[in-house]
Amino acid sequence: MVTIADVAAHAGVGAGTVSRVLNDSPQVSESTRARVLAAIEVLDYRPNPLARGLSRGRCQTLGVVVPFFTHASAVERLRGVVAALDKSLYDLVLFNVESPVHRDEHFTTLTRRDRADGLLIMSLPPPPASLHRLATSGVPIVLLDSRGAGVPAVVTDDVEGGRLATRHLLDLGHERIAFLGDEPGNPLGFTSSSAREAGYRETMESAGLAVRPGDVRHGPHVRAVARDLTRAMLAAPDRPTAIFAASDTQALGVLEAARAAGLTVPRDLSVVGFDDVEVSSYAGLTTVRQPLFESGRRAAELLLESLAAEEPLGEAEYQLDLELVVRSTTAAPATTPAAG
Amino acid sequence: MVTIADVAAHAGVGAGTVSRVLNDSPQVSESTRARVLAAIEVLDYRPNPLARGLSRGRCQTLGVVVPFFTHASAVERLRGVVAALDKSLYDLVLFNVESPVHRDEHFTTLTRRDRADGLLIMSLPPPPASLHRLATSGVPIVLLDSRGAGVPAVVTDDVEGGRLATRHLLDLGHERIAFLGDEPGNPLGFTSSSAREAGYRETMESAGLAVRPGDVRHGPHVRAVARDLTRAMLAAPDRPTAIFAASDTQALGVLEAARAAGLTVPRDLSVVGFDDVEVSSYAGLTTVRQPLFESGRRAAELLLESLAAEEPLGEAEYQLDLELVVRSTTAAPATTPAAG
DNA sequence: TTGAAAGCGTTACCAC
DNA sequence: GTGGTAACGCTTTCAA
Repeated sequence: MVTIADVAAHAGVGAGTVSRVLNDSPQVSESTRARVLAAIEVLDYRPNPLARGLSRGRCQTLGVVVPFFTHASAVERLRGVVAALDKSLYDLVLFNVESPVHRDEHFTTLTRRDRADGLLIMSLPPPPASLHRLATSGVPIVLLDSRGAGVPAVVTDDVEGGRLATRHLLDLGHERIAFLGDEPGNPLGFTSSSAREAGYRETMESAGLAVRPGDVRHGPHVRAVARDLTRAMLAAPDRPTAIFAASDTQALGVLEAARAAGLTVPRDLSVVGFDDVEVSSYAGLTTVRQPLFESGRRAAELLLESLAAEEPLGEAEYQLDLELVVRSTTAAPATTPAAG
Repeated sequence: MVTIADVAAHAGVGAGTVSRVLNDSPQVSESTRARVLAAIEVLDYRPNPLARGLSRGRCQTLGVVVPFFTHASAVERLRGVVAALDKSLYDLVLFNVESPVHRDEHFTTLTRRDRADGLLIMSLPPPPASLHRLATSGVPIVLLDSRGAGVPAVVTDDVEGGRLATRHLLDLGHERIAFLGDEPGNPLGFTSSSAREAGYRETMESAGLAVRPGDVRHGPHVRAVARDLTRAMLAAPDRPTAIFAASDTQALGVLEAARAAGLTVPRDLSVVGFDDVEVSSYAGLTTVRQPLFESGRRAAELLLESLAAEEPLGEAEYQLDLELVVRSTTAAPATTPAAG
């Protein structure tokens, strides 16, 4: 393994000078710089990142904490992060989170500059204790798709998204609109589903429509679960004419159940999802599009900026635009509801 | 930042002893061990991984080189890798590859123990020069979904998969079976598509069926491209009665084109894909299932084993089983072909 | 503009 | 069993 000392010897200079060349310090004469570069070339020298990191107190690594398995949308966001980091000099370390223990473990261990120079936390609202530790750790943090006091965040206006979806169905003439989303007390504390539900409830209320208890269902974020929950809803004698699902994954489960129940979408049932993941365009799903890839990129860029500026970002909040994408799973209700 | 020296001072022992406790060396008395552990607890000490890595010559990190953007299947494989590494003590560094330059850069830079203790390379056949460098670098490597002389690999029998798909269509009575796959000269050298094509051609030949030139189409691995290529095929007056696509992504493009052309699947056209990614079950796609998640896990476990054994794996090849999953996009051809 | 040398926080070897 | 002390390979200050 060729070290900086080898290069120094080969070039006939001191190790310090080689280091200066490596970190292109201006205070090196052109001639020595050339000599050093030549030696580096000849010896095929590459600096040891560990040694460099130990010496400088940082490790050229960005940690990305992500519930990699739970949400389909996380992958698309991660792609955006990867894209942004591609051109940077930082390596990306992936920390998967499936349980709160998992999460807190990462949060504690990662708040040190020798672990990661910056942290990007996806969809996970840090619990207060972790948040304090994170905020005061000196390691720049960006929250993506969650919020925390004192920490910058790239967020989606999920409440507004819920309104958008619901209003769309109302505009089509629906009055019995159901909602299907995550369990409110999901272990990792994902909040997007309940925010979307809030937008839904609010919009229903302003339209003077009551939400029947049986028209709101919750379950783990899995297609099969959404399918089963929907089956129950559709089995009732007077079923809703439209369902707003808190995510595309769940909306696909809804569609599956509708198909299984012999219903034609959108004639017998309208369905709206949320996210616009890749499958959705194929499935012809009407959905609230949020720029997943872009949000990942934006968050990563934010982190890079704060790293470059060597100063923490404030509590700034960056919000990306939502857009209703109308495809072929929504239409006016075929029959006027019994209440009419 | 609390260091090993602080712990040593607090416990009234030498730094070496603390280190021994950390790496649970047997040669520490129970009493001192307890004292040291207490000090660690009180001071909330965590070893600096950089320093540890520098000293020991490895960094507790595994590099995963993956064409993250190009193939949907890569994500599912990556999930398997993440799952396997979750319980290990290794961090996962993600290296995205989109171009050959990208790829070679990673291959050169990652063949050092101070970068990664092991390397998992997904779907990328290393060029000979890189391969030599990799094989002799001393860094354990596992290839996933590609092969290389002297390097262990977890692979899929793509040729057999191609046979499976084609035979299924033949068994249903099809004779005009088309193939749609990646460009043979794709820049990163993915080989799965052409292997699947080989299985297809071989099976057609043994069945005594000629493959018409226009019945084999190639293009970049993108759904929209597959759709357009299919449109061209279906526009011809005597079109094939079945299409075998080299991946589910491409098969979805085929389905889209069929729908756009007003054809009913499987009545007017049978479609078989490859991979069985998550979407496929939703789309009801008949496909050749390969255990993507499982392959990722297997490859990662292999790497961990070789790391634990501190000896390089041989050129062993690990092959996972394929399985034809018949869903609703294949059926007997409606009309007997013109040749009949 | 440059070299020498002192860290950075561990581990591992060598005495005791 | 345990403490002292070289490494590990780099950056950075201090002198010159």
